[in-house]
Amino acid sequence: MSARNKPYECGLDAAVDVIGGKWKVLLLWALAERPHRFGELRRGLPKITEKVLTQQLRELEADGIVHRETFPQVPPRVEYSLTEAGRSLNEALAPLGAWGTAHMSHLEATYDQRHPG
Amino acid sequence: MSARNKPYECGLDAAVDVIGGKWKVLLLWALAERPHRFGELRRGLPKITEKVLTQQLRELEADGIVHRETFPQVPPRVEYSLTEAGRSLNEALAPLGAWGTAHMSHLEATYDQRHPG
DNA sequence: CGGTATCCGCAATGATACTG
DNA sequence: CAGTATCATTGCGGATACCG
Repeated sequence: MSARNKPYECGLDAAVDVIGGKWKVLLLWALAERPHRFGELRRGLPKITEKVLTQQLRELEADGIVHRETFPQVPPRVEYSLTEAGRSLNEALAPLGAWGTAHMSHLEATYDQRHPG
Repeated sequence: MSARNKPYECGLDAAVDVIGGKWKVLLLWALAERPHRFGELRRGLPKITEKVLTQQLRELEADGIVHRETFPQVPPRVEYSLTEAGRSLNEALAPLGAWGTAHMSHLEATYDQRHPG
């Protein structure tokens, strides 16, 4: 299924696709603070399942945002950290975070229109 | 997940939710250039359906990003433009767009992992 | 501990037809 | 021209069970 012509209209389109996953910005935020082990991340996002956490981390890894390092020991240990691209992405997201914070009260009020039910 | 007390963990979380719709950043991009009529937007995004375009515009309107103005004429005419919040959101998105542009070639290569099938 | 392997509900998206 | 209305699709995110 390659041969797809130009999936994105512009860089912004691509960037939103990368961080659009339900948990990705929260993972980015956690990993920006410091590297985390799998279990730490899972406990930090209490409502995420192991499958989904794995999926999101694997996608971020493929996108070059997250670095995954396994330590061959018993019990197994895996650490996730940000790559250089991940750190620069995080910086690029700072203004957006500030915008969201500034408009938070209104965005909470309109939450139900974006998530009916 | 319907209405909770605190739907968002942080401002970034909220902002991504607002622009996370499949077409929203493209609409923002078009409207930042100049106001557009409904049909102009539809022709600019050839693959969007009228129903989805209406939905996304209504959500952006509720979020205070987009201003909708109807002219009571025959044939009917409706113009969409950015509000002040919309313009500031657009500015906040600029670094993210630059990041996406800089990493575009890699993001195109990993497109299939985010969109299997 | 850090994952896979299945199964699945449901909201988001889409196609088509119709309307003021 | 600018939308609704209705029905179909699909794939994300989740629940649960099992593995090295």
